[in-house]
Amino acid sequence: MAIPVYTRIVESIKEKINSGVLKPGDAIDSENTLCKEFGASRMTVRKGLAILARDGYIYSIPGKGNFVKAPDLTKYIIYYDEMRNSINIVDKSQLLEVNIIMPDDKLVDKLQVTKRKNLILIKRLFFTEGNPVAYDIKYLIYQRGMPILEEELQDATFSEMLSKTTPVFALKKEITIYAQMPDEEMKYYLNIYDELPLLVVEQKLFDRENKPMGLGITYYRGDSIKLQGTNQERE
Amino acid sequence: MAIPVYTRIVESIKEKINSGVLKPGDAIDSENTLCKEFGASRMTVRKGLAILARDGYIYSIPGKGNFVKAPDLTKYIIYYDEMRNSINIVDKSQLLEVNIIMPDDKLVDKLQVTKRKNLILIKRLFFTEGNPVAYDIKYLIYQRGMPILEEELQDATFSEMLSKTTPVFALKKEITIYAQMPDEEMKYYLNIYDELPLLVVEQKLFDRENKPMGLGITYYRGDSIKLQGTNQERE
DNA sequence: CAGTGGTCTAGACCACAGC
DNA sequence: CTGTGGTCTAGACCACTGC
Repeated sequence: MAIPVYTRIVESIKEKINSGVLKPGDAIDSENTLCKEFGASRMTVRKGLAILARDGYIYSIPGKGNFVKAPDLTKYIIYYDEMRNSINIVDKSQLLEVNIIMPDDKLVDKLQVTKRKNLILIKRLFFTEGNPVAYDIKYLIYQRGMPILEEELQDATFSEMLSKTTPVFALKKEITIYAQMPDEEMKYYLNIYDELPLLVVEQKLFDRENKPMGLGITYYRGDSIKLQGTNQERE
Repeated sequence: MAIPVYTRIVESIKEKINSGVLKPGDAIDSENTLCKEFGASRMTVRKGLAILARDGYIYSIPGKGNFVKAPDLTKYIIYYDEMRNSINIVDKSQLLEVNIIMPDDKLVDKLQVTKRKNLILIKRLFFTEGNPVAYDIKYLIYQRGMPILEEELQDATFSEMLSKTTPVFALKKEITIYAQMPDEEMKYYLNIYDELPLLVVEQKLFDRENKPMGLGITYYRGDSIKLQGTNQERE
């Protein structure tokens, strides 16, 4: 039983799809037919089909059958962390400012809070081998138990700051990526003397009720970051 | 049977994880215990656990048990297509050049081909409401059946160009995102007169044997693109 | 109506953990 | 050795589809 029956079923159907014998929209053999083909029980056949469905190869219509799915050619998975990207690792982090502020109009809009709600502002500078590579700003909506100690904040990623107070599973996260020219403050902090753009990555985190918990904006020197992704899961 | 038993099992365990009763590393009740708790058969319990595993909530160690998994806080899913992004949709595309070329050193390296292999070069300009928003270059390793008709190339996305000759499921894709200043050619094509950076998106596609099939580089005006992603699947 | 997929059961044997 | 998860069976009933 080195190779389970359902794996053989999965491989057999995957091969038909990858080689083009079965095209998107085509029907798969019915479950009963597959039972006979592979000499397996229906539950075993269904386990194989469940795996194919999970991997995006097929979908089923009750009462009709299982069909080959057109893959989503636009889907990519990227693993992003402020401190690590494919050409750079942050090895030092400097806390520039920690403060309690009132949100301006832009923040009121982005974080869906009232103007009177207090926010924690955290400004940091990231370094690699002694050179500044990114300027990082976080706005956190204050909650009890939130870390406000400098030692805790200095080297934490956005998720780490918030996972202290919220069960991590409850988080919904959004990321936005764009390019921008640095203003004078950025140029100063990031040692930019000539024409060099910034790659900006915004992260927004939400709680279980889908209310924003915080906003993080990281401004990278254009020559210090490349984000990478693939259509495949890691591992 | 409006709500299947396995769904109740899934919701029950999810709730324990999201509320913090169960933390990463904690053991779940054993399958036999869950059978008794929910008055269900083992196959039904296992179906629930399979769903939790698929969604990244738990993992299992044979002979030991099922355990709560620490979620991957760095994982994001982005849906990218040269023609569409969250602030812009390309409504017109102009073919600048289609040619057969020999790869230079950079392309030999990126596409892992020999210097003597012919490549198809496609240069296009993307427009939104009459204004140029992106400059797009594709390098395809020639294969029989590949589209070389202008009508076919003008409005096709990278995946569409290649899916004509390769079963789409076989594709592995990589994406790389970075910021860059425009050179004179880019400034000319994209109507850039002042300091405006480019957001560059490179796509590389691979065949079933993991050999590169093509490289696409899209240079967007910095004010015409934002890429967005979340930690959640679409739909 | 017959055929399809969706749910579910009550068993079984196996390999592996840990005592 | 007992308990765990991993695989598998041979049935069952249901809701839905299409003729």
